[in-house]
Amino acid sequence: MRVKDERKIEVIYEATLHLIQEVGIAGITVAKIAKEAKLATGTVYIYFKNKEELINQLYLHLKKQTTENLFVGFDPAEPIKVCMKKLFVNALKNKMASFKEGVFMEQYYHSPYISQEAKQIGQTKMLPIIELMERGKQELLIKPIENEVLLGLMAGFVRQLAQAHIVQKFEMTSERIEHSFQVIWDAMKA
Amino acid sequence: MRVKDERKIEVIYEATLHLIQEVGIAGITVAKIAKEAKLATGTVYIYFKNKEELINQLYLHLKKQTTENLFVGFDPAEPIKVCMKKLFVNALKNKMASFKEGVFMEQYYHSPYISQEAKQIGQTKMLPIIELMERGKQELLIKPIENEVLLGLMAGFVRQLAQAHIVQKFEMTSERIEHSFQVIWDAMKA
DNA sequence: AAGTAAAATGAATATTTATTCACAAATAGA
DNA sequence: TCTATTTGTGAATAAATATTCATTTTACTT
Repeated sequence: MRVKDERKIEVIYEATLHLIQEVGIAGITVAKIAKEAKLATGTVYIYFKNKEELINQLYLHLKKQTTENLFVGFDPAEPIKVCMKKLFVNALKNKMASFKEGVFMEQYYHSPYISQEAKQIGQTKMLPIIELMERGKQELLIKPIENEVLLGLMAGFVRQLAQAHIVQKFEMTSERIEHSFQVIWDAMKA
Repeated sequence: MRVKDERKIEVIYEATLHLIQEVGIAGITVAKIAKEAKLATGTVYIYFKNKEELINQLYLHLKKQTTENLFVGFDPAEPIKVCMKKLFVNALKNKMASFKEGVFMEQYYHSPYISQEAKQIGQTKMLPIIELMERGKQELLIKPIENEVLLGLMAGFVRQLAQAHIVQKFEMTSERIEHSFQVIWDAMKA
């Protein structure tokens, strides 16, 4: 008997993400995905029950991946500033490398596909960051302001820098990353 | 004869935005829009040639509106810090008050509806801000870093704060706005 | 108050898109 | 090499959605 080629799942994911970056969740059709993946329409249905499941599986797959990546090399025992820098640089690099994924995840959040559970998953991954910020405030190294504000500062900055990098081809040299961290650190330091 | 009720256009826009916040551009149908607006499906076609035109008109309408709002009370003759604060507070208040609109505009950018022209419009409205930042750097009040970085800092922060406000019900008191500006000013000041 | 022209309606139709399915191609094991 | 079994194909069908249109309602004009 013939064996299922599991790499096709990756190919389908990649095709879907590529299309979504261009035309959004609103613009994709199963036929387009299949064409982009160089498969017949029907083949997609061998790997996924239907389009809805494909979208949901893709979301869960990415969520897992991106959360792991954020904390690569992160060691909460190190000084606050070092920890923050690690997180900032990781987040920025990941966001640039996975811009398509980000576009999809944002659109998914306001789409007919999202489930109530998926809406809640997002919060938990932030816990280690929250702890870090609390510690920073305790040590009087970080301004005594709400975590929402600090988190918004970081996340928003990273998002916009990645967007400038992708959309306006703003090259992100290591010097610029360095300067950007200096900026964000000045913002949060006490 | 009966006269066209131009306010219906507003009603249709509002219904569309409301739906998009929930289910995204991908989730809207003309039937749903009509129902939300308490109109018959066919009525939508009296005001708009088709769904595509409705979406595009809505985008242009919002683009015009939000650009105007950003500069309300803005006077480039005032000191840098005052100018920046004005822009920050305007941007934040607008983004909170028009969150639905923001969701739509972001999705529109990655959707099958966007035209090439619409992609470019976005840049021009930023000109007065760019000028302000250049002046700040000249006067040595603002860090000598790229405008993309400074702009990303502001825009990203505003976006995330507005998101926290809407999604997590983070109340945005005038004290918090004050603190938030202090944070962002510390980030950009030389 | 009657006439009329345009707006409003929503069921009917056209179009697009998702999903199925009969058949063809591939491959693991005998 | 042959066979059995599952994958892969893409045209056919089903389902969802956009759009039209015959009919009704409204409100302006005379």
